[in-house]
Amino acid sequence: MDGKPGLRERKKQRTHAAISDAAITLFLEHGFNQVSVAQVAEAAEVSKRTLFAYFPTKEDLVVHRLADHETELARVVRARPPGTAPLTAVREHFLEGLRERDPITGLNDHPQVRRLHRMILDAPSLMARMERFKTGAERALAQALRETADTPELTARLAAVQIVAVHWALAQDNAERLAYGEPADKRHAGAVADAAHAFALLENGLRHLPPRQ
Amino acid sequence: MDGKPGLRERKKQRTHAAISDAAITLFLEHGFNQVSVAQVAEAAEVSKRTLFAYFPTKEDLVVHRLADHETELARVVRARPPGTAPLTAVREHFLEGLRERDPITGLNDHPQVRRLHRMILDAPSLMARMERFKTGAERALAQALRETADTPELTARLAAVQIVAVHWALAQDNAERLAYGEPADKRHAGAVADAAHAFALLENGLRHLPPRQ
DNA sequence: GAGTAAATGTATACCAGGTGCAGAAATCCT
DNA sequence: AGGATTTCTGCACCTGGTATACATTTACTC
Repeated sequence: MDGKPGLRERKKQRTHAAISDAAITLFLEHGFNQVSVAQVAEAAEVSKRTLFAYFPTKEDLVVHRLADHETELARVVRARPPGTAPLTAVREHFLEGLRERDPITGLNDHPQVRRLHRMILDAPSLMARMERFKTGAERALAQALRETADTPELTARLAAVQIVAVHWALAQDNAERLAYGEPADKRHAGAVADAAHAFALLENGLRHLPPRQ
Repeated sequence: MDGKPGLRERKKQRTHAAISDAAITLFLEHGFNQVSVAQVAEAAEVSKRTLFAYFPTKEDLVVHRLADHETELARVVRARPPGTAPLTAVREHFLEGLRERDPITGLNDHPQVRRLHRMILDAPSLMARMERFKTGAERALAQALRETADTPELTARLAAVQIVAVHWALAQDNAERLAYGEPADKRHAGAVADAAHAFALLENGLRHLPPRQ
């Protein structure tokens, strides 16, 4: 079908990859804030202007790799088998991610991934970018809920923000622990237990939070 | 006790206020992105360097006014009367905020406030700053829950992110509706109903989300 | 009240991220 | 091969933010 992307298209893809690779390499080696976009452009043998034609901001040089995951929860909810509740689908998907050490769960300890996570955790501008990411995930998930669970607008939005917030909190907790040394295999059991607890809380609500005595 | 703040202190406060006022005035008139910090400094009759001594970033010129609210939910939870569940305290506080048209609920339609909200909603960098704000609110609330509800670390964090996310979603929804014209009095009933629904969802959990049929 | 230490403010120059523009170079199409 | 179109580049420029080195003001002490 796409056997002929055309030279122009192929070259664009190669340039895109070259810039991204140069950026990641330099950032991992010297730190995100220590490397300027001019240096990245030079390393990728491209002008600064061209770099910004491919990546709108410096942060995107890092975050574009996660772009697919922005709609991941929405896709999971849409693809759930008949009879399955949205939350069940999300929970199972997350547990599977933990098993497979999917980086999105924070439970991948390959050195590259660990350094990448540490880099993001340490750079405020990258964390800010991740928040925008969360916002996109909320919107996509809300729409999926509306369309596949016959849920009113407000309920869908509220459920979406809760699910995304919890999902992110779990992943971030894992990533933080692994970023500074804890091995994934050692963390796995705890991560599963935490996820089970978190999704139970999400399902059953906060009404059991202890009152002031 | 503090009858003598000292000349230096008073002058600092006046400078702080002068810069903030100049900034808000210019931003509301011409838009956040259309006004440079240099212009703000000039209007406040202060050097650029001094401006940055008072406000670390351009965004802080706007957002510093909300700084107190960052720990508001935490304070509400701490101050709840004995026998009250944390969520109840937060809900009652929010409903009271709606009644009083507290800008933090998004339900204040004074022209100044409305334009301010619209400005924030429209400027991505300001929204990003608000997200950081949310993160701070989450941390503070989690700590309050841990300390006053004898809640384990993880539960406190998860409850906090859910509560803050829902609280923010409600406020933002109100602000968006008012920003472009809907009067607060007209929106009030709907806002109350939405809040009731949202807190019920938070209390009872998402387990009733419809499965795929 | 004069003099001095500490705190604040200023001017200037600078850096980095990001954009606008005019023209060169590569690609595509016939 | 050659013109139309897209992409890349170099350059100048703007803005947010910081470093340095110096001037000014306030507070404190005698």
